[in-house]
Amino acid sequence: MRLSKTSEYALRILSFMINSDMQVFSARYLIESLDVPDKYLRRLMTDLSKNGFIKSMKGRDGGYVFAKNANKIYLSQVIDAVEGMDRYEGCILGFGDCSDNNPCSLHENYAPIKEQLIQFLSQTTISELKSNKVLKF
Amino acid sequence: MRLSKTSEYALRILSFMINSDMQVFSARYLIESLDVPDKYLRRLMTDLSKNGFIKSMKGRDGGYVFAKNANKIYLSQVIDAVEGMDRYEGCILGFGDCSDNNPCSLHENYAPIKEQLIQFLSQTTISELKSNKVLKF
DNA sequence: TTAAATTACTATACAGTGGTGGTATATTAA
DNA sequence: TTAATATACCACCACTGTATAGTAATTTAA
Repeated sequence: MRLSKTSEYALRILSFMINSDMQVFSARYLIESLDVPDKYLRRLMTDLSKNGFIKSMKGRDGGYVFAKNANKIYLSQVIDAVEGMDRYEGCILGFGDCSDNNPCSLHENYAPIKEQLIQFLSQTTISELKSNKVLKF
Repeated sequence: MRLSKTSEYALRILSFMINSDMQVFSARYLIESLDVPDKYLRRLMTDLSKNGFIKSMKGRDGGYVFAKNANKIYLSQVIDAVEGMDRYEGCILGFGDCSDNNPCSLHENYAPIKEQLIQFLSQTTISELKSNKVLKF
């Protein structure tokens, strides 16, 4: 499974920020450091700041900073903000009413895997992505 | 996570077929039984038969039958045929060179979950979707 | 042989995601 | 006050997945 490009970018950016010593990140700097298209990154940053993950500062010497402690930002929140968590939480076959009591034909086998995925995304924070082993963001 | 609509439809159709006593299924009958758009189902059936999962029989009283034993058809094969398994096997952040030795920032936590998902899809067959508990396909 | 029932093929339309261009607006150093 | 450096906003384009329409080709019952 793969996240949407937008979620990829969002997590890549936030992961990059938490792994840097800098405080303020200009769009230009992020674009040069990460492989994210110019205007797409800018739009995404606006989106992330509207969702309260980062703060933007206009004008000369402006840029973006975390709006709150990164250990309060969960991966699922970021994904939910930019593409929605629905597609990860729902039935693998897309049934709206699939449940333990009314399962689709894959439910029994897939439910525990989905559970782990949801746990992972909803319990891991951006600050946990800080690592000296990781070279890509 | 959710499969593509096309994969959903494909698995839904094959699951329906294996859970029925009938041998031959006309497109018309499948369309009426399952919530899959007419022309889309027809094209998908052609695709599934070209991939050797089912056989089509033209003409009056024609329709589709399994081309081989359903216990030889793995979910991953069906998904691979209609949308490709790549997006489930690759890095969750989309890095082409992400591995245990060169991990992205989510790799360590996500790798075991992905492993389980792949195992599930590549070891489960259509015939294992036969169940008297399941009411939806 | 003909009509009915069926699948196969091709072209097109639509919607969502990803990506680009141009302009407006805000801030600050000089 | 002005020029430089930022972000914000709006409109548009391209590609892909999903869905639809129309026509051709095949088989069989009568």
